[in-house]
Amino acid sequence: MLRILIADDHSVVRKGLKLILSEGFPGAAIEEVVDAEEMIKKVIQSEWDVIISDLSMPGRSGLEALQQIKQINARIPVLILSVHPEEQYALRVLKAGASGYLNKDMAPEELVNAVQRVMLGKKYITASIAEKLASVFDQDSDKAPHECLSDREFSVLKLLAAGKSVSEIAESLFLSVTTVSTYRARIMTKMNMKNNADLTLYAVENKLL
Amino acid sequence: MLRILIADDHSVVRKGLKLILSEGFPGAAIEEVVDAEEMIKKVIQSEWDVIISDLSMPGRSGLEALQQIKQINARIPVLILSVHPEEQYALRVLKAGASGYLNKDMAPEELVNAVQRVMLGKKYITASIAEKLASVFDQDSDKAPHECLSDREFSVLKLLAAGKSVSEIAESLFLSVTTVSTYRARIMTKMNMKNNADLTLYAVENKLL
DNA sequence: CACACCTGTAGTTATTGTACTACAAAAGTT
DNA sequence: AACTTTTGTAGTACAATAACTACAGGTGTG
Repeated sequence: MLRILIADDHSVVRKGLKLILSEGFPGAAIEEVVDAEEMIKKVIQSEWDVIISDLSMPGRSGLEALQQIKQINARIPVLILSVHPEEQYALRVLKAGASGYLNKDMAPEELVNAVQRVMLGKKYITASIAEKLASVFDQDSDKAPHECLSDREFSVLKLLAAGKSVSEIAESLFLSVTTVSTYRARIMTKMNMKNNADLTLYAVENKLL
Repeated sequence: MLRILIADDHSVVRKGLKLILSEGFPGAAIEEVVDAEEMIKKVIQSEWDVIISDLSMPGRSGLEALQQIKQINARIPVLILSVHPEEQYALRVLKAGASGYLNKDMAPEELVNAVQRVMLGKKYITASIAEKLASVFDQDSDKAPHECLSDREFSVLKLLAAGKSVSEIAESLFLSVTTVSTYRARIMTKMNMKNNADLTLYAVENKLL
């Protein structure tokens, strides 16, 4: 019999998932937990065919929890659910050992589909993530994103993240505005980011500020 | 017969709500819509006893939609649902005419309870919101910088902090670029900040993202 | 009631930033 | 040594944004 574990701190989401899954997999044993702690406990206690977990939960983050689960039993497929658009997290999550990454606004059938796939030991990957993945190969991705920046690029990164404008940076580094702009463009491609806010967020997370 | 309208762009959430409500109100007619546009349409087309709406939906925001609904029929009670902790939004939402504000991680019974209350024409207010409300009378001295922003300014703040460009914001809110730029300027003066990175930092610290 | 201030909206103009391109020097590879 | 990639640098042309200004409708207050 199919055993599915749902982890999400929002009861509404849990109910919704349960409904969708019980329709897609009649007779499955579905259990819910509300945080990462409990999820880990359940994983230790019993066997599961698939785990569906929110990314952002109170306490330990879903990412950490995922890594722990993989240490306990690397064979359990874990589907990560998130409210965030795929771009930022998908790669990180997959690298941490998830079998798939789904946005919460997917269609119900897509969830059922994803669960079926990952239970076969396959990965569930959307088109937009696949694209991201492809780009991983042509870059050195096993080090922190900012470590593949050149010195100049790195210093520009910090200044941009701190809110300096391109022209302010140009002035303080005695460079042409366009040069700084070029560094910025290279930073963006290398780090796979779109705008300065991404850089700021990144800098905060990685304590570069 | 009880007629309930659910508006949320996440299908999982809709399913969850529907399940909870149909258990709490057997025999109720529950309909779902996925965005503000449709919600407005439904409100014009037919009569509802209560509307449960997400705050953040694609296109028009839940707040605007709420105001429109109130214009069409001020007597329909609207319960606003959000993933954000109450503090940030509750006041704003209540001022815009909502009958209650619920976080998505509430207990199912709480939802049923809230629906019952608002259908009686009462407001549904949690303890923590009540506290906020009370403190409004006290003094407006210790309010967070962002609380003196207008609704429009606030939504622009969030988008800017999330890295959206002025023109993207203009497009998504159906405003002129210059208008958004004006809001940005006002945000900067009101909050005493210099650039978008400051906003991002602020948003991260205050968990607005 | 009048007058001030806040909010939502936008145009014009001046400033700033971006894309694309380029190229030489350094570093790394075969 | 020859070749490829990365790095540091910048110009030109075009795109986006900020500053300043304006104004109508709403809210508040003496």
